[in-house]
Amino acid sequence: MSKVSQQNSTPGVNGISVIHTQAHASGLQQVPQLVPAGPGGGGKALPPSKQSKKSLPMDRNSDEYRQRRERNNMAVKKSRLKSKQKAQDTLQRVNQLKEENERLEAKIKLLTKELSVLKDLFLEHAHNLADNVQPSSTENTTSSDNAGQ
Amino acid sequence: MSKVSQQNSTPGVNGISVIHTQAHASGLQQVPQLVPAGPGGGGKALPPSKQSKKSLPMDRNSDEYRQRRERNNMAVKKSRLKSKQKAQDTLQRVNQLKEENERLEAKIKLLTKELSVLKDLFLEHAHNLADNVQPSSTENTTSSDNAGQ
DNA sequence: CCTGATTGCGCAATTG
DNA sequence: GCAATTGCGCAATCAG
Repeated sequence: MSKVSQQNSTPGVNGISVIHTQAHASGLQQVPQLVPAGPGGGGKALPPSKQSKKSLPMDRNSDEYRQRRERNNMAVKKSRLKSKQKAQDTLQRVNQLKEENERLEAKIKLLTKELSVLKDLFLEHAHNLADNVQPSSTENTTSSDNAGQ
Repeated sequence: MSKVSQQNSTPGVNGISVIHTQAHASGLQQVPQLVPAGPGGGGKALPPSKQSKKSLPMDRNSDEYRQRRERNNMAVKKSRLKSKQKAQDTLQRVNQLKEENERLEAKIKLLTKELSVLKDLFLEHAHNLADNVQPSSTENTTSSDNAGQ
């Protein structure tokens, strides 16, 4: 809950360049290895004519580098925020759905009860008919039963 | 989409390349850096309890340090895995709930229809009664109407 | 006090 | 080329 870590170094103008090596893949990371100033001498020995930009680790003092890093850091923060929010939304959605589920179940319960009552009425009626009328022809023995599920 | 990276060594018998040497003492860390007064310069020979381990940058070369780091890294990985899994579960839960919701809605639809049919039957019956019998005794003119929601 | 679990953060490699 | 993602390590802090 703090933010006092960060090995964010001031883009200081120390005359040392940092070698990156492929330590990254090995597990080691932001542990810059000091290296005597480049062959040129100054911190910035790279002339406009970029040498193989691809193969070199890109010195960390470079403005370019720092800028890219900062941009990426912002992007990362943004992305993570978004991600977190999404997760939260999803969680909320779960609750929402659960609520609605309960609502629906309650409604089902109600409907089922109503249905049951009506059916009972039907039965009652049928009995009345059976009692008051001689068993003649049209005898429906309540066969309007269908169970779902 | 996401994968195919990481040539991380085997978790367990890893081979953390030893790039982290003593050279890392650049000004990159905001940490207080090395102890100003080591036990060497006539300092106290560590009394009962070591000097406050706190506030000290803790030698990065220390075995203790590396060990702690590695343990923490494992813990972190574990924690993140767990977190990710939980998120996934939540997502799954959403789908599950959505499905159930649909199921319930369908059931409601069915029940509602059934109810409607029964009510219609009642009405029909009532009409029959009204037509064949003089409005005398028990004559309910359909008053069992209740709408939910 | 120590240890594992979490969390915020930066780095670098990928991805889109 | 650049922003978004993603895996990872570090350090601070929490929790047991």
